[in-house]
Amino acid sequence: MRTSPADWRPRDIEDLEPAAWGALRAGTASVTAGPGAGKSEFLAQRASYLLETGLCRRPQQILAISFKRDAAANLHRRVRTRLPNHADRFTSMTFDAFTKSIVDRFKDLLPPAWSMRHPYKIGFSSQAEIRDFLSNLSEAAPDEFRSAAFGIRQDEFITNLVGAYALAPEPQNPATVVDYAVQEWWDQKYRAHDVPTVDFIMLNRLAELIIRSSQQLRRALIATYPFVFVDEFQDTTYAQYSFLKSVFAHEGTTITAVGDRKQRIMGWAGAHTDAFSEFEHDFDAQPFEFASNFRSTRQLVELQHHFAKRLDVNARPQLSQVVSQVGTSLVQIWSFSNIRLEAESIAAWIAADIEQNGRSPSDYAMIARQRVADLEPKLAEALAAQGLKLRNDDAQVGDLKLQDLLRDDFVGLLIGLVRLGATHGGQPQTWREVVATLGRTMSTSGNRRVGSNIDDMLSTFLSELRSWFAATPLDVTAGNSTDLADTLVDKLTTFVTYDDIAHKRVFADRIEDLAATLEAFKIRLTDVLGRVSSWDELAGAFTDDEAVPLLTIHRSKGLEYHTVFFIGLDGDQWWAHARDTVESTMTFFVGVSRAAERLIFTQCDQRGSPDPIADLYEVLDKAGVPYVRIG
DNA sequence: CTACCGACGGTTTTT
DNA sequence: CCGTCGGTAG
Repeated sequence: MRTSPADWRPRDIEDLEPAAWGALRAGTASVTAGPGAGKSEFLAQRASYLLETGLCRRPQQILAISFKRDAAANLHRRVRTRLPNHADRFTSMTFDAFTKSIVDRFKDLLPPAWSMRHPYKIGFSSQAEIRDFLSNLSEAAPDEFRSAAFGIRQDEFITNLVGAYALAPEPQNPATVVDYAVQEWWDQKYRAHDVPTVDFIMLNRLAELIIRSSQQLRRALIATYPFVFVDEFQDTTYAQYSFLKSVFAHEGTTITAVGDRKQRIMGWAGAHTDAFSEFEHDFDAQPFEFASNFRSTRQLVELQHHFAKRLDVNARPQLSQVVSQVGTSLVQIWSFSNIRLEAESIAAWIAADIEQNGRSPSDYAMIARQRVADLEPKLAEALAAQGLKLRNDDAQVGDLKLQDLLRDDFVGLLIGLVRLGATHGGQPQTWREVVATLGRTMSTSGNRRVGSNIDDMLSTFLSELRSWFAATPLDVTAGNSTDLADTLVDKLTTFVTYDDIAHKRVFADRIEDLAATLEAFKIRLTDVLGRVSSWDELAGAFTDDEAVPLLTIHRSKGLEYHTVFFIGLDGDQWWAHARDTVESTMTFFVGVSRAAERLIFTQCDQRGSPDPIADLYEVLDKAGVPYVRIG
């Protein structure tokens, strides 16, 4: 049942734009696609094309690499729902998860000089640690390297130098100051300890060394993954680019890199300055540029273009394919004297809009440059006064951010069970998801009852859970939410065979990572138990779907909302604007381009003045965005 | 002891 | 942009 490439048609969407057709059928390609151009959709369509036409033939697979777990999961979901029969041949992972899994599975292939006697620990080096390392290094350096050692920049050492460094299989004398510094780093962090401490950059370098050391493994990887996708390519780090080049730069692997240079907002974390140009050169990639915007209305696309031109003088205008639901888009700057008035105005506006247009709170978002926890209290209070809720996606829950906790598959399974146990029917979607996830845990856990009915086991457990809920009073005043959470978590983890899942790595996490997720689940559960008055409210309060999200612009990357409140158009939020105006403007551009229909900026005297970002105000003014002073 | 000045660090993320 | 810290003048 194979479709010939000429007959293949896109699924679920009308058509592709001409550039997308070109890139879909091309070999190694570099695809530039602005905000809302449908990057993930394009990758999902290309996956369908390759799998359905047999250009990617069983047992070959497609390897899709993203930067965030969320993006990887999202892409996987799109392909899984469209092509259930091919889903096992679409591997969607983050770059870090992929390189880490290579180290975890094949660490025995490390050359003897690098052999790992004990499992590593993951740890990040603080700026202070790197500063001390570099200053000690300069003092202890042999004469030939001493003066040059002083020239190594602290903020680039790990990302650019350690990151792009190909480890030598056998110890070698340093020929340059970079050799010397990087070797010293590995000696101190890795080889001097029984239990080495590594970060993701170091794991990446070890993975690259393993593959370079084993022709057999490299051949196996290349044979398994003839097609590789890389999403958000503009944020590829030096280490990741170097890995890609070392492992996949050759005949036989076709790479599709997708991204937008104007949205490079991870430079400070070591993103390559121009990964696209390097890629086009090193891999002889064919460039494509998408012209459509399927997210934002014409007015918003025009506004975005004003900023796009600041980032790239040759930027081509995008063509909005959106028919506005609200007539004319609303784009305004609201200026306030104090933060109470700001919060109340936003809350009142949202409440009135929901009332009039019947929209859901999740159609709105509040985004800010930084420290959203400081903004949360007043906004939450003002929304509460209107009967609405705010969800701070950036909030720390144990070792995780709330956004990551809520998107986690394991957490989805646990909370799904709670939802099914506490409500009586009417949750077919949750039932399906829980059964599907349980299926994954059981097929790999060696459970004898795989063949038997998962539905039966689930029903039995749920009726047990139901009686427990019925017999257990949810007494908020007793302050026993910790005990209740512990007991409930025990029940859930016994049923899903947590220990088994952890050891078999069903959710691709190491035991300690899964333990951190479970701990965060427990913390959130305890917190939420203190706020609900009946068991059937628990799951809803946990996921808080009916709330207006508050998040950083960095967390909002790749997401979209009907109406966006861009909070803090001022020097308080944007104090670093002058320090790196280009990257700061890119961050601004990412924020602006999240909105589909309406975009409201707010500034507030009590927080900060507009002066430090006068250049951004100037662009907004030139674009005709009205300035409204309130109070 | 206090008041003021200038230098300096802080933010954004990946499992 | 803000807050903190250390030094110095009064």
